[in-house]
Amino acid sequence: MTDPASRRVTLRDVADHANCSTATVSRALNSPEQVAVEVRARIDASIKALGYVPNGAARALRSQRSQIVGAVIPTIKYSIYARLIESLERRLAMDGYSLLLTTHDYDPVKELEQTQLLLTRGVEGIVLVGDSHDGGLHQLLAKHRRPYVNTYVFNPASKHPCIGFDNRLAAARAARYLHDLGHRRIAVITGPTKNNDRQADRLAGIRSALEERGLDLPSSMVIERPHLIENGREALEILFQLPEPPTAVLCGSDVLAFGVLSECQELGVSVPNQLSVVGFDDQDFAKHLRPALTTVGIPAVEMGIEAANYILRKLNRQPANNFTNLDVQLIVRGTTMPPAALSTQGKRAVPVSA
Amino acid sequence: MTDPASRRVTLRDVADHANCSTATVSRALNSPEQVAVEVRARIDASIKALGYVPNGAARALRSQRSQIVGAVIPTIKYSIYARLIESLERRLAMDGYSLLLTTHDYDPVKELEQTQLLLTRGVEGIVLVGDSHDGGLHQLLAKHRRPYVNTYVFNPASKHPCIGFDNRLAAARAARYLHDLGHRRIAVITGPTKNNDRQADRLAGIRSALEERGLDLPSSMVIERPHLIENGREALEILFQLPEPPTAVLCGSDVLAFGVLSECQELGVSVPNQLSVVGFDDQDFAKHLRPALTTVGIPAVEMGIEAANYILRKLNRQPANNFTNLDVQLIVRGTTMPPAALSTQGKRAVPVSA
DNA sequence: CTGTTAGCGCATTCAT
DNA sequence: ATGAATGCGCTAACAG
Repeated sequence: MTDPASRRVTLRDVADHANCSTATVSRALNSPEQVAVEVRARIDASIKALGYVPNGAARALRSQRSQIVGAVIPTIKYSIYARLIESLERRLAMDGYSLLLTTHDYDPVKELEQTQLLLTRGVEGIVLVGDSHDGGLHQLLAKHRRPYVNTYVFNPASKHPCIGFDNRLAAARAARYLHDLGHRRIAVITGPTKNNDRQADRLAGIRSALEERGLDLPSSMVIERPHLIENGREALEILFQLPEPPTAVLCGSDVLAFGVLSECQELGVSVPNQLSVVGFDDQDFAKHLRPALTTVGIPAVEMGIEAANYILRKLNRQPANNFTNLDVQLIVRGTTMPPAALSTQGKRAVPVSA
Repeated sequence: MTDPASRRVTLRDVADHANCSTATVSRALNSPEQVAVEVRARIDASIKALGYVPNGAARALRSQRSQIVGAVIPTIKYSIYARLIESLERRLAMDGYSLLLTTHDYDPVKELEQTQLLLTRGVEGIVLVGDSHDGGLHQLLAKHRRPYVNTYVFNPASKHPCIGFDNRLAAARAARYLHDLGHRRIAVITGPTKNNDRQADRLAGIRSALEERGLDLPSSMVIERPHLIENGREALEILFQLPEPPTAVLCGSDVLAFGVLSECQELGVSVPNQLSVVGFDDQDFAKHLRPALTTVGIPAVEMGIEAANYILRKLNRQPANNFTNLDVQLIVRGTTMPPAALSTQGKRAVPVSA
């Protein structure tokens, strides 16, 4: 059956076997309704008998459609982008598209190179993360006229299509919530802000929200570390060596918050009594930490689906919104409450929602 | 500079611009040493000036090399495979290869379809997870004569190359460890075993290890659930409604173990005093849970690197081991100790960590 | 509804 | 060291 010396089975072979032309086989594959049922049946049988698998390179070369979409993300390691990738891949697969995945480790030059590589590979569209990229990247995208979309950000003033949320507002809301609870010594543990507009925006959002309330955010209260649990721990340790430790801490990710909670247990710092903690992402584990983590829930799955939708619509020349703002939610759970000073002094009753 | 009405820049354009033939440009790209330095410089300049990006489809069609490797994994959601994918992608990128990623949700038919799709896309090699696949998959692989490798498993008796570890032995070691501590009522919370030889093997390994010690594993002590934290919680709840709850529980993944620990806190079950817990994977968070999770550390990163190495070596016709067994470690941390019965009866002094 | 024809862009002979 | 010519496998005009 399987001839070990045979070369690859081609459309030609199928055509010969089914006694028709290659064009007909091609049609049977791509627009079956244009082929007589009888012929189609013969072709299908031949395809099966020969074990024919189309050659995507030839198809892509001829039709200029590779059926591949590329994604360039910072990293898969932090699991932050896993949900995005998962939903993106699924949505694309529904329309017969495959996902070419590359990472750049927060290096804009690598991001540019990887994008160029994706274009070389013939991807029809590109999904990016963030709004700020190397200038060359935008040139490249413009030159190739391939649909692309930035995710994890929403900026209607941008020249580039995006699907995501306003990182400033989201983080600001969390900051205001802590302020409303009565916290005045609020610290921030942020992920790397260099080449990462999402983290930078969140930090900026916090800063401006606190300033609006007349609060300063001293540099001693801002710690920047990669998104690793141990870094959250380390950051908390540093904060608690301060002469005046914070009563609340806003984290740039749930991963960092995880580390904070972990270290609090280690140091005997009681959460939320002594310290309130807020995460960002609402990853799966957030609700299962003890106490359950108060955090900012982001639409990771939706971003993946909508990014895929956007690219697919563009590819099919259907209208598509260039700017999609998705909802973010402050999810109040067990790691936040009014600061000890307040409750002790009984200055004010502060309701804690569920 | 960028002509908006221009079609894609091709090799032809570069050749014209650099005043040479397309063959020479092609050589300058693929075997620069064969081209005179002077001409090469001219070509490089032209490439830059025109913003030329090679057409991968044409290149792949002509040379039969797509520079793409495919991976078919169960899912990205559980983050279990994130480290594998991350290291795989990085290693491939080092050699100029891109990664086409697809998922199959533990559905063998989908796995077959996805693999076929990858072949259509022209991947040069394929990385799979597990040793048991649909029969059609192996036929397909054989027919296309593309290098492929199973990961997460080690089975030298298999007909298929693999890079991984012996799931039976790894899980058996954990079971023996619990038995050695004195546990006799040991429960298992396993991930889905259907179409998942890794989980099935781990369960089998546990069962036989216990049988060797004269211990039975009743069905009431085995709970099978997808790898979600909440499922770990639910499973523990069920186990503790048993007339005789276990004194130790072996989990098929750290994620399930996470849920167990979480629920223990909820129910006031003291770990490890009342219950010992062992995970599987040693994910990042394992050491940061409180108590720190005793677990089986698997070589996720190495598997990715070695899988890439294997495929790359095969593609370059270099010798490569078809069977690679990587080390697994039982990492004893804070969630395991002898059962309460033993310590209560004062048979033995048991230290309680932290 | 089907066949004929002509390339898509590139890498690779074979010459020179 | 370089150029001319060929075809990888397929789809899309165009006829019929």
